[in-house]
Amino acid sequence: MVAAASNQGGAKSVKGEKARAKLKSAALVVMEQLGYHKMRIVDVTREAGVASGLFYHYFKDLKTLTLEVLGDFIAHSLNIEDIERDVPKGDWYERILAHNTLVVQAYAERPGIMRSILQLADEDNGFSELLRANFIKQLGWLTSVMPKLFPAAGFSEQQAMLVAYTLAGAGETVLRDYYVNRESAIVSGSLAVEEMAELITVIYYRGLFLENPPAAKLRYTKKLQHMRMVEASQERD
Amino acid sequence: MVAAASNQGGAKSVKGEKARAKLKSAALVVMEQLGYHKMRIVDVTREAGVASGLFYHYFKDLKTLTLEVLGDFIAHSLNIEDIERDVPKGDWYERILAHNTLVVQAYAERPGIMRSILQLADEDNGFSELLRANFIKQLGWLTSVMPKLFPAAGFSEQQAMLVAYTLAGAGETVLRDYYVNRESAIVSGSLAVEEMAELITVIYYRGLFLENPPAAKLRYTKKLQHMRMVEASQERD
DNA sequence: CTTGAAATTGAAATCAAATTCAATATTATA
DNA sequence: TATAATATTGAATTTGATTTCAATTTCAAG
Repeated sequence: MVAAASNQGGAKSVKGEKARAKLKSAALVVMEQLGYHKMRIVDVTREAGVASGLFYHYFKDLKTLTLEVLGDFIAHSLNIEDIERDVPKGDWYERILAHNTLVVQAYAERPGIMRSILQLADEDNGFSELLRANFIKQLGWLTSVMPKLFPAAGFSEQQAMLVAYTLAGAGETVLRDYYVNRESAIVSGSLAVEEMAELITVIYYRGLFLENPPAAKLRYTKKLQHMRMVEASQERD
Repeated sequence: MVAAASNQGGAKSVKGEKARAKLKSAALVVMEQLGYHKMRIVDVTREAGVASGLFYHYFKDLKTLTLEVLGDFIAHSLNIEDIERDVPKGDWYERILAHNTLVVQAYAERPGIMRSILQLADEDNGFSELLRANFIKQLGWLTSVMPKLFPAAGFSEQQAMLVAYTLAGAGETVLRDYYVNRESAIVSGSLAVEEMAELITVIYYRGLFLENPPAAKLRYTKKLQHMRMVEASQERD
């Protein structure tokens, strides 16, 4: 869904291609450190070890470069299709987990890039639409089966989408505050990627199916199985 | 938690106070339209109908002004305490709903301001911390009762916080994409504030208690009661 | 080795926005 | 009404970055 650019921009020789690529990976480094908003053209050229004027030989402006760099990143790091094929058909838990693992991994490994993605999405409409289209595509498997999965509910495609969107949003906030902002109230010792992914998946699964995932699947979050209203002492009405 | 500013900055007379206030409300108007990042000093002074130089009589820079304006907004529009007192003690559903209604209302009425809040939080650490502190405070009622609510789980305060954080994050994404980005895949006809709040609350409640909210409470989302694994035809393991 | 296309340099020009400030206007008070 | 404090103006300046470009270097092909 994102252009992987092989002979884009101004490069007209092997040397040129290399320089262009060097600028792109320099931008990735700078963005990880500073984020998209604080990044300047000189930061990129300095990191790449070239003169500032060279930038314009290969890119129109910072936004163009960023769009390409982050597009590549998303295509490589958030490509759900690589993972989908390994998931047994009908195993909802594993499927949701696979999706979440991918995202958690990206946040854990490149918090600055994930932050930059959010920054760019806020500022550029095309990129924002691309991201959401990606998100919606990932939700597609769920929204298309939901009407069949819960026939008694009588969901329209639209309604299913809204519910799936809400469920899938859980996680986003905690990921941002855990990995990007390192909020001390939640960053305890440290959580492995698998633990975080499992946590988010369990919450998602409970919201979707009103049931815990199969106990055998859980490695870190067995405690959550005890979260039930029955055990709470609330007065029913 | 946010300064409500009565005699801040340069104002030294009633006239001055008025001019200062005029700049602040002009900033709110501009931010609703353009967002924080695109806002310029001249935009604010033009909207306020004053010369650009006057800005510096009252504020150090745009960020200072914005911090104050958005701080006020949060204090007025997202002040959970006003609502908390009306909620019967022990009625979890109503309590969660009250929290969510507040946020949904803010997004529905001032999408541009909510967007600006996210922008400023990304850029200013102090503001980001303030927001998160607010969020955590709102989660406090839940995290403090969770260990007692689910004694079998044996949650530490820290673990409870992580779970609550994840649950509470559901909603954020859908709200942003519904009200700020108006994503066509989810913006159908139009959803009333109460409907959106109820949807988010139901998902939250299900994730937390593994049970639907009392049916009598639900006005728009009865369909969701039929989302259950039992009705799905999955092979168990 | 020569040649021309492409790459590279970095200083100078440009640009958009922030910031200053001397001049002027307003207002409350004596 | 005079005065002093405060508010207000907007043109001039400063700032911090982007953008251009003439000169130079590199390198592959002949």
